[in-house]
Amino acid sequence: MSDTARPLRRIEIRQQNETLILQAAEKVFAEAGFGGATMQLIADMAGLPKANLHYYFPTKEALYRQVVQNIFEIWLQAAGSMDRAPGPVEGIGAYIDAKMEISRRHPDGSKVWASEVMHGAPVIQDYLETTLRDWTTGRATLIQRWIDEGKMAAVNPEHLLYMLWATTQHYADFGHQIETLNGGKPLTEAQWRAAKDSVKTMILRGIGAI
Amino acid sequence: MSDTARPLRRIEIRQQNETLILQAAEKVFAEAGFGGATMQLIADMAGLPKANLHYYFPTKEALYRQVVQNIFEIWLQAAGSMDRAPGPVEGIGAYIDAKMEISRRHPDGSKVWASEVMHGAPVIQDYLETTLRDWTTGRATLIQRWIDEGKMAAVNPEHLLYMLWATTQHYADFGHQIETLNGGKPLTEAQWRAAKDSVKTMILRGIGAI
DNA sequence: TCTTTTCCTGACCGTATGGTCAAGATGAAA
DNA sequence: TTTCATCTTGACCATACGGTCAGGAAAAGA
Repeated sequence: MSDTARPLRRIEIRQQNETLILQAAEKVFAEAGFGGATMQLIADMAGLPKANLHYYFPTKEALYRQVVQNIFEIWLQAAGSMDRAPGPVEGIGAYIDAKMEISRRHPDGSKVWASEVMHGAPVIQDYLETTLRDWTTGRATLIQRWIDEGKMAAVNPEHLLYMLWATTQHYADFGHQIETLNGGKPLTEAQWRAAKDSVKTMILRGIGAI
Repeated sequence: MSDTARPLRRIEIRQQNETLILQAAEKVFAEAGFGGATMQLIADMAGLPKANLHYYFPTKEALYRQVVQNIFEIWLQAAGSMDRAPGPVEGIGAYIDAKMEISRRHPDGSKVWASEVMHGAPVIQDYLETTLRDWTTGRATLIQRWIDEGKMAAVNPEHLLYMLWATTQHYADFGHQIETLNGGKPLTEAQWRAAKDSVKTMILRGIGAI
C-alpha cells in the first residue's frame, strides 16, 4: 500500500504469500469443488502468477490438503467448548454457539470440509479414524454421564452429536439456500441470533435438558 | 441376460440407455462432484462408449441438469408427507421418516443436491426461488397453525424446517463419516431404525409436541 | 423387399489444465 | 562489495477433457 514500505523480510514474504494463497484456495475450492477449481483461478484470486503457487505448494493436492487441515484445526478449537461444563445446558449450549459462529465466520471452510467428507474423505480419512473418532467417543461418554446423572433424557449420544453437526453446519453448507429463502438477502445480525437461539432451544429441549 | 432375448424396440432402447446413463451419472457426480466427474468415467460405468452419451445428452451440463431434476422430483414426493396430518406428531414424524428413507435409498442423489446448493445452485436456482420457496412458505404456515392451536411449542417454523432438512440429509451427505465412526461398517437395519427414532424423538420433543 | 429414420461408435479436434524449467530479481550472509 | 540462497515468473509441455463427425448397423415404415 505505502510507497515507502520497507522491503519485506524473507519469513514475512513466505508467511504473507502462503496466507494469501490459502485464503484464495479456500474460497475457490468451496465455490467450485476440488475438481472444478483451477490453479489459475486461485492464482488470479491471490494476485500471484500461477507458477508462484507451485513454488509454495508443489501440487494442487498439497494445497487442498493444507486447506482441509486448517479447517480441521478450527473445528478442533470449537470442539473443546463442550468440556469443562457442569451439564448439557452449558456444554451443549456452548458447543452450538461455537459451531454456529464457525458457520457464520468460515462458511467456505465448512463447505470444503463437507465436500471432502461427501466424496469419501480421500484426504482426511486418517483424521476421521483417529482424532475425530477419539473426540466422538469421549464426548459420547460425557453425554452418557450426564444422562446417568439425570441431567438430560436418555438419548443416543452418537445421534445427538450427528444432529449437532448437521444442524449447525447446515447454516454454512446450505447458506445459499437459506439466503434464497430469505428473499435473496444474507441473514442479518438479529436473524443469526434467532437462528442460534432456535437451534439451542429446540435441541436442549429435545434432549430434555430444559 | 438371455441369449434368446428378442431385439429391443426403439422406445425401450432409449429408455434403457437413458436410465443406465442417469444412474451412472448420479453415482459419478456424487463421488467426484461436477467438476471432477468426466464423461468417460460415466460412460465406463454405464458400459457405453462416450460418444453414445453425447447422443442422448448433448452436453455434460445437460446430463447433470437431468440428474439434479430427478433428485428434486424425489424430494417433492417426500415433501407431500407432511400435509394431511392432524398435528405435528404425525406430520413431522412422517416427514422425518420419508426424508430418512431418501437418505438411505438415494444417498448419491442427496449428495448431488447438496453439492449443487453448496456451489450456489447454478442449475436449480429457479427451483429454489419458486417451487421450494412456495413449499417452504406453505409449510411454515402449517406449522404456525399447529403452534396457534397449541399442538406444539412456539418455535420459529423456518429454523425448524432447516433442522429437519439438515438432520435427515446428514445421514446421506455425511454417510461416509458416520460409517467411519461406526467402525467402517454401514449402518445396520437396526441402527437405521435407531437413527430414525432418535431424530424423531429429539425433534418432536424439541418442538414440544410430545 | 426397399427406403427412411434412429441408433451406435472409433477416430479425431481444439482447448484448458496441472505442472516444469531456466533465467532473472531480491533479500541475507560473509 | 561479493557471494549465496531464496523468491519470482513468462514460456513451455504432455495430458486429459468435452465435444464432433462420418459412416456403418439396426429397427421402423412403405
